[in-house]
Amino acid sequence: MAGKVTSLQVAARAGVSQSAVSRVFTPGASVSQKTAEKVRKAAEELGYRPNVLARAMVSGKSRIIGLVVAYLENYFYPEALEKLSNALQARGYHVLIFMASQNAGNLDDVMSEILDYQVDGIVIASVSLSSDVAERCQSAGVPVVLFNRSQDIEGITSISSDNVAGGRKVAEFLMAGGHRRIGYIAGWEGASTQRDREAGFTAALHDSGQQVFSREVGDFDTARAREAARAMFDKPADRRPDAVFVANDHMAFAVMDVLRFELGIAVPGEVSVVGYDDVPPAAWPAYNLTTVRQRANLMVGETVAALMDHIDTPQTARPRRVAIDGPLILRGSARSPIDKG
Amino acid sequence: MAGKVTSLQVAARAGVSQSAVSRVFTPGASVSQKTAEKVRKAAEELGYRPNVLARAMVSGKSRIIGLVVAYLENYFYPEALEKLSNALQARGYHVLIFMASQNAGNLDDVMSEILDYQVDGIVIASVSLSSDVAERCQSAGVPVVLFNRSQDIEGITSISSDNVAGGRKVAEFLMAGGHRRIGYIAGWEGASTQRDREAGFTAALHDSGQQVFSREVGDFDTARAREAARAMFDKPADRRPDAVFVANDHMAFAVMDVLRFELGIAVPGEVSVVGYDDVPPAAWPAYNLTTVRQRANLMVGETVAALMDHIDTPQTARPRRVAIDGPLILRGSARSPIDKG
DNA sequence: CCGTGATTTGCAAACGTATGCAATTTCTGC
DNA sequence: GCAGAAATTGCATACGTTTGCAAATCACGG
Repeated sequence: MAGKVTSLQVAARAGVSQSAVSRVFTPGASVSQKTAEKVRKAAEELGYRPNVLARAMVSGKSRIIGLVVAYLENYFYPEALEKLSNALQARGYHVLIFMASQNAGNLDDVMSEILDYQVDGIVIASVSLSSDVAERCQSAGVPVVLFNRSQDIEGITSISSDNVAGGRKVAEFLMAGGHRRIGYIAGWEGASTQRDREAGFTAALHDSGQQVFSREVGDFDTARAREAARAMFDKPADRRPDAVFVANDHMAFAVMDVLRFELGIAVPGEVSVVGYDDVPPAAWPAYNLTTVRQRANLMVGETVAALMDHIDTPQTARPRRVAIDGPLILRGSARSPIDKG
Repeated sequence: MAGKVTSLQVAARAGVSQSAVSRVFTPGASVSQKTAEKVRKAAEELGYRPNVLARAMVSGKSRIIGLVVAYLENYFYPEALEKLSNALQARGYHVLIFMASQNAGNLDDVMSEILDYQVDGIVIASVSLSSDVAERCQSAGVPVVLFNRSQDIEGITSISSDNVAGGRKVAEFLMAGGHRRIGYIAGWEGASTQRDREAGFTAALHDSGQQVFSREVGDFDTARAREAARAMFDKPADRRPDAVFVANDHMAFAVMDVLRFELGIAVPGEVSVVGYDDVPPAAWPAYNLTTVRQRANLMVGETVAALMDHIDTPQTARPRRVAIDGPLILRGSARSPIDKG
């Protein structure tokens, strides 16, 4: 009933020592049936629950995972966040959120704040990491997982989709559809997702003797993507692309809107558009966007598995670099090989 | 450099007592310039940062705010979450996320888990609260803010938009547009947002001698909203509504897609659609949805203000019930009064 | 009924910080 | 240079838990 019930009060009421109470609430500790029952009863009556923070202090494990995320405007992230939080919750962990803007200066402060909370692990979504920050976490013994970014830092686990393969698939699909002038609208150039998607895309084009017809940068931002679309498509039909790969869905929606509603260009009639992520709105009929699926479930699963591995058995855990393959989801925003003729 | 640097080590290196170190990192404590400098220098060299958890234990303030959220699929919530986290971060607090599914049984467990973390406050978004859970928080001395839900529980602060007024605005706008058969697609009926929006809407209709032409329930869910749209509109033109108010944007997109792409009904040519929330996709040209704006910035501002009030001055803080008015944003999904004729 | 080993229990020392109190130092005005 | 006030400092305790260790209890076969 009272504001703060401690194990000491429970112990007094149950007529046992405080240690006994602690052991009852510590799985795998040595307690007899009888005392366990007495303690549980007393705890129930007083409304006692162990103080996680006090437990964290002495055990060194806070059961908190820090999550750094740059922006939730790209709807891939809310989805991932929801799944991640649920998966961790099921294992008794919880997510402490830290917002970081793109610029890296901020990230240092944010990482310091995270470590202040004695988190058991850190997930960094959509943000790149300087190697000295990574090192600081290493030395603090806190495992770090890069989510949706890969990076060549010694000993850092990263989980992403196979962006190179995804980019290839898009190029092959568009070429198979008979497109001859294929454009690319890039994301923020500091991002590995952007880099890898483009690399796979252009490599596949080259393999078939083609090259990118035109390229603009949209920085993963709606407004910039619109400008990029105007710059790329506000020209006569024979001097603009007949297909465009946009580095993520979030920009692809903006590009489609510019094509259809500003420039009066039919999608997919005159221009095919392909995105990346397969966020929920991609399936909405108004866009019906052909796109490469990022398998959020699998990515989250790998992330959680990596974290648990490092937390539970730090001595044997090895850093992983996982790239999960995702299928190209054929919808209606791009002419497909069968309607090619 | 080492894994864990404590105030004791800093004290040793700076040649002062541990208390002195503590005071240097406690704003408003009594320390001389000289020792402050010595301590800061030593702390810098050792990479010392105070342990938030240890601090929380003795001070009783964890600087953690628990956030309960049901689902992030409605894009109003990611936006609110981002703003909330940023606002709290600026004040030295951080957000610990807890996912709760709709059913209330789960919520009890979740609330218990939250309290285990000794949070300084709790924000409950989009979930209703049983009064005994509320009472438990009260007795634990943890302030609770209901975000986007209002509820008549003694002493609980709630922040929402003025859903009744918003519902009225929609009705008045549609009637002014010359619509004669106005339908309503409801959200989940357990939600106060749903109840209030519908109440304002039907009240305004009644005031003008009209009533709801037809009503379906979409439960704030995409799939259900689609079914509702089919049930309401798959009929001859004179037996279906000429306008529909959908209880939130997330459902409104689904409804528009069914109308346009399944039933071949022009929006706004044959049917006007109005939503609620003004989430980002509402402004995307493909939907261009006329909708009532929820002013997320103001709502978050009030939420943070209420929390800080209760945390900093619990003795004078009074529970508030705030309803923030939001404008009807006129876009292209509904015929407006001027094109009435 | 006793001895032995296994199980259960309590004691006490941590974990890293904040803070009341008393002792010490520094400052102020004369 | 000195008394007194003000500021600073260190000591020691507390926060609520876990956990190693030793004491106590238990089960059980002889």
